Amino acid sequence: MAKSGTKAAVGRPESGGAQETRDALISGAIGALKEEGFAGASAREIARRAGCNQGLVFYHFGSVTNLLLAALDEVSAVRQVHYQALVDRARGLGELVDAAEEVFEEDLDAGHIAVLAEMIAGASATPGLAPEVAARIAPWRQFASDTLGGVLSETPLATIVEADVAAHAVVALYLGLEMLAHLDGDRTAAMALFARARQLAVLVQALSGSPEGEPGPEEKP
Amino acid sequence: MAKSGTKAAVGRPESGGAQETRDALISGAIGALKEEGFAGASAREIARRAGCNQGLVFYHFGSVTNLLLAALDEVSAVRQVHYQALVDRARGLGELVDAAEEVFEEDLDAGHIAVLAEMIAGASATPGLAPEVAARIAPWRQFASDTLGGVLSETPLATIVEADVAAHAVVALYLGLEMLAHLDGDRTAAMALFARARQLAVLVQALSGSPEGEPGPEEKP
DNA sequence: GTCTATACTTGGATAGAC
DNA sequence: GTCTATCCAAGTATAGAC
Repeated sequence: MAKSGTKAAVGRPESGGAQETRDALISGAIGALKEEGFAGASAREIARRAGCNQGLVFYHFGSVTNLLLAALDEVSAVRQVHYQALVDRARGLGELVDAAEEVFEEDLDAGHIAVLAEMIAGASATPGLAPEVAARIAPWRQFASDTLGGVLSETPLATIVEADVAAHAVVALYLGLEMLAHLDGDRTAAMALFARARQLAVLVQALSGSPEGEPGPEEKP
Repeated sequence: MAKSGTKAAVGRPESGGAQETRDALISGAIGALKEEGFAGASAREIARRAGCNQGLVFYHFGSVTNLLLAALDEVSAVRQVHYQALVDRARGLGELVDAAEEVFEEDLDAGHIAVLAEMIAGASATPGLAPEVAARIAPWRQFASDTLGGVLSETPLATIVEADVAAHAVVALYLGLEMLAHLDGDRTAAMALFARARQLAVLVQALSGSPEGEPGPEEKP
């Protein structure tokens, strides 16, 4: 894009490449947050990755901060759809851990959690950013709470751990695992943890008397 | 300090106020990382908090990055001592959770974990910083692993979860909890989690047949 | 050892040409 | 809608006065 032609390129409607530029900037912002961190996600760095001019950041988004928030929105939307599909397939705690492991690796590769972590860490630096980031994380926490609530109800754990408390822990753990994996460029420790979590999930399911994969009581066939 | 006097103040040895300036800069760096984040922890901001001139950052530490690493060293040293004392007092999993909760609140107030989180997040922005930060976190992971290893050996969990895997999870969780608490300026969710963790710890201890507070088998009286 | 002053660089943001 | 040019603020780092 960008320096493609003097006028609108062939095969492109008169709407212009505005939407494509916006998308490229958002992708650039995600890449910059992932690889350069919040401090390195400048308008110039993002525009360089998007292959366009630095001024377009401000034309399309008004400020760098707004662009970063748009990037967070994009990541949230993509993840929400992806997570829902995976969770819908999972039956029982064990399969849920499997789904979490699968999506965790994808998120790590795509830098999705890195975007989240950098935005949270960077929220301290920019006044007014913290509530904006918090509002965009709220749906994730809700999703985790709903999912865990459904699965925990099949196990004896439901009597001692509320779903929202467990969800908070899961989100925090997810964040922390990403940061550590990102820091030392090595995800084996996180993967070992998922392996053990799966064993524990199976153990809990055995204690609850419900064999893995069997639909729970609240399932409507 | 800083503009105290033209020469060495009374009661101070001929060493001058160099060490005090260094300490003030390190304290300023910790405060800046905690309240302004990595992106906001500039030489000027740190010097302002230390009450001295910006140039002293470079005189004493060579670069802002080096000062931030020194701040991380300071935090690590303080925590290590503090943690060890608390853990030495704790007997069994339940008391260990109590100690963790106690120290977590203190760390939150002092910004100790915030320093860690911001340095990890900021490591992406500065080339070569990541391994330095990782090296400084290694002792903490080792400490967590040793502590958990000692306590887990008294429970049936030891057969399915290795100490270093559990330690990795604990460090990650600790990090994530701090970031979320810092983000929305509210630690109640984290505190609720500690409350539940304590109940789970008691449950596990009951299953292991060792009543809480009783010295384990490996204890030498 | 500390402070002031300053060179240099980078980044946010805007104006105007195309 | 995009690009070039530019202004201004902030940051790193150094030199030299005190």
